Amino acid sequence: MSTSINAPYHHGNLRRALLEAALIILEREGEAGLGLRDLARAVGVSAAAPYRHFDGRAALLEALAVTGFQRFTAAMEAIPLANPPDLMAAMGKTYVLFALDNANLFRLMFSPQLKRTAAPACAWPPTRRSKPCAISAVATPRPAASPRSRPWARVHGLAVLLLDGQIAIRAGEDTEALIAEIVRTSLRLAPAILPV
Amino acid sequence: MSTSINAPYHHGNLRRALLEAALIILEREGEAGLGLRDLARAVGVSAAAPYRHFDGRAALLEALAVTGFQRFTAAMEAIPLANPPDLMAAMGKTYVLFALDNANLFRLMFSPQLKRTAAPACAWPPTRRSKPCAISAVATPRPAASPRSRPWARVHGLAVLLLDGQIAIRAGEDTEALIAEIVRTSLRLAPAILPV
DNA sequence: CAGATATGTGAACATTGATAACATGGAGCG
DNA sequence: CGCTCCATGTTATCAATGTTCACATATCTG
Repeated sequence: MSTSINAPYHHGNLRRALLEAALIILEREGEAGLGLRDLARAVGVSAAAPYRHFDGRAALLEALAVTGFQRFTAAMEAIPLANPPDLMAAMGKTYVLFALDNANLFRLMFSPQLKRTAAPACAWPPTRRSKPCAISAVATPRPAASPRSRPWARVHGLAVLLLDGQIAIRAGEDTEALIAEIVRTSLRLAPAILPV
Repeated sequence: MSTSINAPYHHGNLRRALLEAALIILEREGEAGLGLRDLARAVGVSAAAPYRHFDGRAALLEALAVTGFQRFTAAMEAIPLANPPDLMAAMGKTYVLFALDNANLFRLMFSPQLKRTAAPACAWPPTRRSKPCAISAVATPRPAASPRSRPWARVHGLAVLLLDGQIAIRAGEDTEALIAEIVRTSLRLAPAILPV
């Protein structure tokens, strides 16, 4: 367990601690409620300390977004392989659940206020890189024109609709099953998935 | 032209002036770049003046959102009546174009940071109230379950996808025609529109 | 062990949202 | 007309925030 929690440095691995605390605050208070001083206070460190690890608030937010994309990718990679239709459904479900479980982070990941200097770290759209049949790009060319890109666009739209409350989930409902069904319905309307 | 620009009050109709200036700043600088002091300065008034008209920054943002919904509704009402399929397509196109033309305002309208005390003023989903055959609610019950609500959910998702850059529009392209086509394609997949 | 470098601290500064006390000008009434 | 009252706007002020700078301390390298 001596992987990363230990203190290789002076006060501990601050950068990681900051990011973790920031993720919690972000999810609880929203992006506007994430202040650098609060953050420093939460980690038990001086107000100027974060500046040793991030160029400023904007850079901190960008690092958070990168973290988000990493976790997002990890969640995708964790999906067991399957034949394309099932895989697609599973990825869609994972996509939407990730958005719901990390609402503010997800919003941040696609926020226009990001300068995206670390663009390559923000890997989108999702892929299963181990699978040559994986679904590929959507954002780069003009995705609307590419039939095999539409499913992701649709799933993303679905996620945002849920986040925006345009598709409400009644309390006490089986969220996961409901999501799965919505995704399935949504994808059924999509054109067939083309192997790359 | 003496409709509303004139000065019925002391310094002029400040509330309206503030809202108009705020809309411009919001579109140019984004929500984060909209400061009360900048705003006051832009209108040529003291920094404390806006507080006579809005309870604070949050209230100002909420008022902006309400304004957005009003303009949105107005845009919808301006659509000439037609038979349901054509009407639907026209409303979808208007919906998406509104989102693109007022990107930051649109984002604000659906932002989770709004307390929505003025909920009734935030009229969504869009309706053509003069038409009994109009399309009705989506958000209130559980829209995913209601077949006739899905088109709006889909159009909203489309708008957000465009805003988030997941569906890119190449520069110098006929935006309007492209949007119309995307909306048409998207709606064609939707279940038939049911008259209310 | 010594110096260089990375990391954290404390004190500052400008700016912001917000509030309170004061000023002003028009509306309404005698 | 003249007076008061109230909505509106101003100035002064405060606490909090992002940011920077000079300084301190721990870690690493030679």
